[in-house]
Amino acid sequence: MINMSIPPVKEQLEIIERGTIEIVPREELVRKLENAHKTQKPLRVKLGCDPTRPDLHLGHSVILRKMRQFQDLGHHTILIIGDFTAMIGDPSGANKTRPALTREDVVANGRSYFEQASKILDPEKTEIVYNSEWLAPMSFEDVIRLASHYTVARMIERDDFTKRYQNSDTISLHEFLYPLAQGQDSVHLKSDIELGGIDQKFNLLVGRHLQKEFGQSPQICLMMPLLVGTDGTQKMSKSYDNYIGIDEKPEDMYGKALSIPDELIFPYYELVTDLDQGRLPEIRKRAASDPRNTKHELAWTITRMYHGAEMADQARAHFEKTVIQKDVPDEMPEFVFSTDSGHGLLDIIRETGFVPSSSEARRLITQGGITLDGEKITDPRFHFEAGRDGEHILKVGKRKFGKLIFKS
RNA sequence: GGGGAGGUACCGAAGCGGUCAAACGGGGCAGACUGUAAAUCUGUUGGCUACGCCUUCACAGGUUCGAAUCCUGUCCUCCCCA
Repeated sequence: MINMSIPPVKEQLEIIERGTIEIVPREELVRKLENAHKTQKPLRVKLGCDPTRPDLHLGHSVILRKMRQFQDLGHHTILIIGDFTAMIGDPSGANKTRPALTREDVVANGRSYFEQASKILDPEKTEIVYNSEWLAPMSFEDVIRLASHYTVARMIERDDFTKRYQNSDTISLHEFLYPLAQGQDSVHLKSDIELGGIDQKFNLLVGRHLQKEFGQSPQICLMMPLLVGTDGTQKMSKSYDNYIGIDEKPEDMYGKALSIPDELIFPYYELVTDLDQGRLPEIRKRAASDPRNTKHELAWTITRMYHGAEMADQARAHFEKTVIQKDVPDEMPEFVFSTDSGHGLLDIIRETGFVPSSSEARRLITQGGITLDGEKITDPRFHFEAGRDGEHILKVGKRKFGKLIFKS
């Protein structure tokens, strides 16, 4: 809003290239940006999203933030909800056949995705489209035509196809249609730039290829690195349980951010925070010389971006208290029990929902993972007698707390 | 269309008539330790009304005192040939 005009190339590139891993081809991007500045005609920037997984985490934020930067530079951004592809299943990686989503699910997920993405994107400047709009009406003939523009040899060049093929894993024929469908999106939208993770490179290139086939100016493929998850080894993903969700509670966000290995401090600053570009070199140095404080600041910054400064302060205080001082947090969920009858500790733990089964609760007790008012309970048969009112602090594992309230 | 191999817990992978709730590795969880929810070490890892009981080894039947292990059928996957 402050600056509606598209700035000169140099200024644009500086922002666009922050954190990018690859731009194919860069010279063409420069040309497009130059032209956009000259004519003040915004470029069409496309990003596809998968509505089967509506929970966004910092990994997604890397690309969404890139999209946001294009918005701030005055370009036109299009978020594609991949509802059509979602209703059939998922193409890459996962070998699980996902249950076909219903129309309602997809629409609901798409909405939820946009809602979360709006924490990063400027919703006013985001055009939302559903790819079923143009993919669903395609006839079998249209699909055959489309498929004729690509070869099997090139298709199995795709990294995960190659690997799965070598591993003798199943590859369903229809999976070959996904890159084509995604490419068709680019053709339909006449995109100038498509954003994606580096794992999307193949698919983005297919879009570029198809646009050429259809006589369009081919899109620039701009790839971001995959954000490594909190485990420090694999890409951030819900299925590896190494993610930090953008909807997560401030305390969890803070704690999880703090658990990343030191080597990730800088990449996180670069890719997921809004820290001023100019300060990055300084951060890189500090991450090495003073990892502890730099990481705390990172955790604070991330929390602040999604919950505001006040909550970030609270999250920090919470962490200091519970993890460093091993104290009890100020706030915790409360569970009320009637004293009309006695209660076995096992049942109580299970009823808090902190563990999935009473076997698990029993295990925790046996292993010393259960604390009541600061004292370890190791007897699985421990129980609260009837008729005694009172409050107790229950600690389950490392960081789950609950206040047990007994009253008649 | 023909021939061969195979489907085991969260994942990978042993087991091939009882001693199997099922070796081993990874992951998860917990304990100790720590600037950290990292690293490391140790323990643990189907469920329950819990020293016993119940349900699991693709699915459905069958043989047997007894099956993940043998037989029959079904579904699915991979490899070779056409």
